[in-house]
Order: sequence, then C-alpha cells, then structure tokens
Amino acid sequence: MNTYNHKKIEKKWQEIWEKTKLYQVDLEKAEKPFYNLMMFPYPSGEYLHVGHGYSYTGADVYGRYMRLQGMSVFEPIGYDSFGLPAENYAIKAGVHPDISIAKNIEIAREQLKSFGCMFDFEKEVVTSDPSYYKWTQWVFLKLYEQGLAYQKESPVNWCPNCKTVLANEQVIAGKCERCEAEVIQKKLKQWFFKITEYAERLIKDLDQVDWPESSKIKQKNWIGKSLGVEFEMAIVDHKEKIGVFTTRVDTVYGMTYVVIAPEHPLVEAITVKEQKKAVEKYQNETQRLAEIERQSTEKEKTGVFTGSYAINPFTNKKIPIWIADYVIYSYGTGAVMAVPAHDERDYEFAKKFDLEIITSIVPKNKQKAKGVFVEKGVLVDSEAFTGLTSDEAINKMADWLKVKKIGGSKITYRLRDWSFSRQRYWGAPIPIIYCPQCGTVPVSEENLPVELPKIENFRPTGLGEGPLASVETFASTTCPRCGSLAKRETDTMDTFVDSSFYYMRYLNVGDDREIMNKKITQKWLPVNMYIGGAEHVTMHLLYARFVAKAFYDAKIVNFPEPFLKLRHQGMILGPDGKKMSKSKGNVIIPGEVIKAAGADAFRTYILFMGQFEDGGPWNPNGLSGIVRFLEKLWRLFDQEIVNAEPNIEVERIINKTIKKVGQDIADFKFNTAISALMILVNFLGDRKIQSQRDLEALAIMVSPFVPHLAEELWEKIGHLESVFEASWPTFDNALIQDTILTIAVQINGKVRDQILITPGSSQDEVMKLARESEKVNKYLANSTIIKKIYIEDKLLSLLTDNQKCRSFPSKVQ
RNA sequence: GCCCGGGUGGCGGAAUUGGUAUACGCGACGGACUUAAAAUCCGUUGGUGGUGACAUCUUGCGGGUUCGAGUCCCGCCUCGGGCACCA
Repeated sequence: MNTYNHKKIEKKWQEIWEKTKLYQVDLEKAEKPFYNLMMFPYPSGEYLHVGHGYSYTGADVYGRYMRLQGMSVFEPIGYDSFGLPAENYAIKAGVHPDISIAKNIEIAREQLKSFGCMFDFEKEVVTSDPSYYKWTQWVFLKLYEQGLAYQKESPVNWCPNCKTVLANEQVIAGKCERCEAEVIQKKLKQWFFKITEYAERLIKDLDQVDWPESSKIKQKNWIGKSLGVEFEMAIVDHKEKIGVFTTRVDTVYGMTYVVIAPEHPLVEAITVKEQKKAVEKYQNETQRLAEIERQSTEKEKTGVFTGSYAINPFTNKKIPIWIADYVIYSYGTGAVMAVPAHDERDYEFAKKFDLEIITSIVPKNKQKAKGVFVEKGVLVDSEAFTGLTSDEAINKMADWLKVKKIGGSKITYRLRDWSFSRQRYWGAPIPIIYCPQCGTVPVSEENLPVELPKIENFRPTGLGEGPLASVETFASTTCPRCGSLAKRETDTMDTFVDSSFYYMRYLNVGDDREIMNKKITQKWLPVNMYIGGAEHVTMHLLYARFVAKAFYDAKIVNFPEPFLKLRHQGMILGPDGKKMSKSKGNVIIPGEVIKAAGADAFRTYILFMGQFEDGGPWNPNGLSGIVRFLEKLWRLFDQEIVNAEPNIEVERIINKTIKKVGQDIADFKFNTAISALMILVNFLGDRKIQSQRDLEALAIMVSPFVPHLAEELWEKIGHLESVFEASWPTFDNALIQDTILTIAVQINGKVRDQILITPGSSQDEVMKLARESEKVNKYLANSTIIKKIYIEDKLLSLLTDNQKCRSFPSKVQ
C-alpha cells in the first residue's frame, strides 16, 4: 500500500497538464464559453501573498466546477507590471525595472503554477510589455477621440523635500511615504478622463450586474449623487454673481452669510481693498496645507471676510461673503449658502466669527431633535413658505427659483474626473505630441506603441515633470501633421489605465493588429465571473466599468458592463489576527505551506477556514485536519473495489453530497462543501468495501479542491483521461429523501422528545406517534392540549392549558 | 460623524423561508495497538447541579413579537472595513 505522496503526485500532474495543454481553450470554437477571470497580480517583488493563493484557489475551484458542468472555461492570468510598486522596488533594489520585472514575473509564474490552477499560461499579458501597452495607448486615443481625455491645471500632491509629484497612494497621513515631509498641493497641468460624464450610468447600470450588494453601495457612495438646488445670488456693487448648491434650500431664510472656496476665481474680483492683504495671505496659507490636513474635521474653522455682500434672493437681505477652506472648490459650485442655525459646520464658523444665527425650521410635532440641529421639519419665519414641511418647501422653492430664472433643481456628484498622468518613468507614455503650429496632436494608431526608452536614470526628477522629459531623443520629435519640430508628452499613464481593459486583451494575445477580435469578443464577453479583492471597488472596478462604457458608446464593444458577476475574497490575517506585514513578522508565504503539505492541502485548508468572503486569521494548527482528510481519502481508494451493488444508505449519502457540494461551490460556500465531503469520506471509510461508481463520483467531487490528488485517484480506478474531462455526477432527488425522519415534539415551547416518522405524515398520524412517547405523556399528564402546530417533517408543537410545565417564572409573576 | 459587514464552545466555524443551536475540523481528555513513540482507530467533550436517569441555563447586552427567535422588530455595547467639512 502506497502512502499519499503529495510531492510526487503534484509534480506528475502539473507536468501532464502542461504537456497535454489541458487548460487551453479554443477561443474560436468553444461552444459553451465561460470566462472565469481573477484580478491579476502586481509582480512587485519577492513572493506572492497568501491572499493571492486564497483568491486564486477559490476562483479556480469555481472554474473547475464550471468545467465539470460542461463549460469551456477560460482562466487566464497575467501581470500588472507597470506602476509605482514595481518602480519603487526597482529603485530600492538598484536595478532597472525592465530587469527586475522580468525576474519577478518568472518568480510569480512559478508560484502561480504551484497553486495548481487551470491557468492558460500561453495567454499571459504583461502590461509593461510594448505589445501590451501599445493597446493602453490605443485606449487613450479612443477616449481622446471621444472627447473624454483632456488637460487641465490641477492641484497635485507635491513633496517639497523630494521635489516630486506623488500619487495619492504615496501620501500617508499627509506625509511623503519616503522622507515623511509634509506634502503640499501644487498646481500642475494634468491629464484627466471625464469619468464624471458617466456618473449617472455608473450608478444606474449596477442594477444589471450580480455583484455583492455592499460593493454596489460602496460605488454608489463613492459617486455620491446628491439631489439639491442651485441658484445665483447677486453681489452688491458687482456685476458678477455667486452660484451656490444646496440640498437644504428649505433653510434659505436662515442664511446669514455666504462662503466661497479660497481658490474660487471670484475671490479676486469681489475682495475689497481693505481686505486684499488678509485674503491673499489666507489663500497662500491654504495652498500650503495638504488636502488631507485641510479636510480634517478636527481642525478649527478658519476664514477671512472679503468685504463684499451678496443678496439672498428670497429675503433681499444683504449678507457678508467670506472665504474659508471648509468649502471645497471642486464640489458643487465651490460656494455655499451658510445657515448656522441648521448646519453644524456653518454653526461652528458663525460662532467663531460672531456671525448672525437665524432659525427657520422647527421640528414637526413629535419629532425629536438630534442634538442641536433639526433634521427636516416645518418652516418658520419664511414668508410665503412658512408652515410648509421641508420637503414641500424644497419643491416649491425650486419652482420659485426657476420662475425667477435664477436657479432650480440640480444633481451634483462627488465623483471627480480621473487624473491619470504621472510624472514617473515606469508607465505607458501618453501618446500625445505638442506642435507649436498644430497644438496638441495625438500620435496616430499606426505609430503605436510610443515606446518607453530604456534609460539609466529613471528616478523621479523632482522638476514636476517625469524623467522622460530629460531624454532628448524621446521628448523631441516632429509633428505628424505638419512635420515641424515638436515635443512629446513626457508623462506616463496611471497603472489603472493598464488594468482597465486587460480582460479584453487576454482574448487576443499575440494579435498585433487589433486590440480584440470581434468574433471572439462577442462570444466571450462580458466576463462571466470576476474574483478579486474588495479594495478595488472604488478604483479599478470603477475605472474598468467607465472604459467599457466609453467603448460601448464608441461601438468598440457591444456590452455596457464588463463584469456580470463579481465575488470578493476576504482578507487572510496573520496567526495573531492582525494584518500580515513584514514588520510584524506574521506573514504566511503560500510557497512554504505548499512545500510542506502540498498544493492540494493548501487549497483545501485555506477554503475550509471560513467563508470565502470573510477571510480570517491563519491558524497554523488547522492544516493537520485537512492532511488527515486527504490521507483518508487516499486510503479509500486502496480498499477493495467492487461493482456497484445498490445500497440505499450509500446511495442516499452520495446523492445528498453531490447535490450539496455542487450547490455550495456555485454559491462560493467552499467550507461547507468540504465539510460535506469529509462526512462522505468518513462514512465510506467505515464500510471497507467501495464500489467503483461511488469512488468515481467522489473523485470528481473532490477534484475542484484537490485537482492533483483527484487525477491520481481517477487514474488509479482505471481512467486514462483526465478527471477534468469527466462530468459532474448527477443526483436523484428521489434517492435523497429519507425514509425515516426524526422530528422534535415541543410542549409549551420546549423540546421534550424526538420521534421517528415517515416523511409526509399527516398531523394526526404524527400526533398518534407522539402519544406513544413516554416523555411526551409525562409532560401532558393532567393537562389538556389546547393547540397543536405541526410543521411537516420538522416538528410538532403542543400547547396545554397547564402552564406549570412552562418554566418562565418571570411571566408567572 | 455617516455608510456597509460582523459578534455563536477552549479555537476556526455550521445552521433553507423563524422550526431539534453548536454540523465539519482543530485542540483537549480517556482507551486500543506498540517495548516506547509517531501514525492510525474507538470513545468523551457548551456551562451549572446531580452517582444517575434527568433538570436547568446558553448564540455581545437589554426589551419586544411568536406556540417557537442565532434568525424578525426597538434600544444599546463592541470589533472590522469604507467615506469623511461634499453644503
């Protein structure tokens, strides 16, 4: 008798899979296409995280199950190799990213292979490869053609010490991640995608997709749709008008001042001579503050009076105009009507600067005020609107503003346009040429890719422009339109542009002429199942949806939503229950576990730990239970094998397990699927003799979790083809039905006995059986049954007039 | 502050539409096998009381609805995640 040798088995089957190209799908001919996508890794160095192993094995179990269901499953993988993590790793290691990336991809690929997933490694994408980023640039051109890419001066994070622009991800608590200097805001010309134009559709189309509800909510909150009213206010002695946006126009009679953002263009025009100095000083101070610090709610309110006054169109009263940094320029109109009586922030400000506070809303009759500020209520001291409820007033006031032609209803979103230019080296160059004659000229498609030059000094320059700007051979070019000397754009693209379309590219790897093949794309897209971390909900997943929609509008693709189903894996924590990190020394490396116990054990254990979407702490002890289970499974196939002779008990558990495991995998409840398999294996193990047919069903059922072991067992019972060429066993519902059921008998709400019944028995039949129970009779003694409740095949509940049996002393009192 | 999601044995965790709470696994304890250990197998394992059959309590806390609540409702506590002066 051989013992289970995971090393030998796993090596053997991985080689066979590779040789037979088992996991390669004919994209053109596949009849039942199923695109099983998972978020590709950043090969930023060292090891893949245990989180990758978790995500990929869960996704792979699902993919293998779909394959056994008869689908042609396409399960590609690639490397998100451009971007800051890769570049920072290269800087730290002192190697050119080109070299470190190549090495890291090789390491990552070996690790990915060790997980034993159905990856088709011949369809890999590498985003930093010119054959890939040619299409990243093409995506840019298509968005540019649609008017969805534009340039604008915008404040960016600037580290005064490193003298460089930083991405948001590099700003940690307002400080530079490297030198810890305070990051400030600096205005630079940046490229943006007009994602805000799609805000409404990005919300609405979430109805079409099967995503976790919490992720939909997260995206909706991020987009932040807000229904309100916008209106203009005249300024005393000025032609200009101030526009304000508010969701609470019903409080307008309580407006006692106006606040505009310090960087608002109106500030200069309306500031009076005497206030000029103070205003400019304040503007400079604000600019120096990091956005993070500026937006801190803990910060005390600051601001300066402009010296001018606005007119409240409802009251015609004169009110002062202030500037303050608690108003955000990029949201709404960058100016607000301040109602200190009904807004906490305005209240704080008014208190500090001694401004008037006027109440214009009182609570409805019974409504409780939350703190000092009433929610919506009834209007007071509001002339014609007095007595209306807040909601009525909001509608009437909007109408009134519309009639007056100074405003009306307005929808505002919190979402900002996507700033995607980076003053960094390791990214796809933006394919734009600046010509002194023709202006901004996009590089034509046939001249793509604009290759990233291999340069020695790829570090950030600190001049507010990328390292490419100082590469003369790159930056200088000729205008494709008029031929005169011109300059290239030297910023590169955000790595989220790379990942916004990679799922399209997997389907056409190797084709240099088109981003996608129409026929294949129509067959395979949108993606059927997408699996990855929830941390990408408001970034990658939003960007990818936006790009798909832009492509849909440009008729490049025929679907508005790229990912029909989405599931997230939870986070695996260290054995100490804390987030894994090198400094805490609690990092679990999947490779070590695989080496010790095998990929099959790793896969099964990590999925057995708990619910896939929950994650949880890694328990170093639990693995042994899985190893035992696999060894038991192995031993089953060494027992005497006979041809199936029907045994109802065995039939029943086999059929039950087929049903349960299939359903559980489809629902991503891997832990309970494994539990059901354990129960079956324990049951069969006790029988000593196995039937060929049962072992076949078992081998198929365990195969998604333990693909290598399953192949070996499948071979052992006489099969020459892969177990993954087989089909998921069918179950017979009739065989699942138990012939005898145990149900509970409750008396006055307490379970008093259990009785055996035939399924489908009537209440009278069950009652008769209950009467035969000694215990039941004991509790029914000296009392009359006043009510019977029978839930078929579940329980019988009896109530008596004698409540003495009831043990609720509190109720008796 | 706002928005999500949790809180069940010593531990990871199970529990269809409200219907026998603690499946499965780990650990622990006892036993078999062994010169011994490992491995394997068998048994016990929520708390309290009792030799015992049994009784009684138990799903973060406090109320409620119900014949019946881990599950539904109200009010809290607490942990994790996201957003954060968004008017």
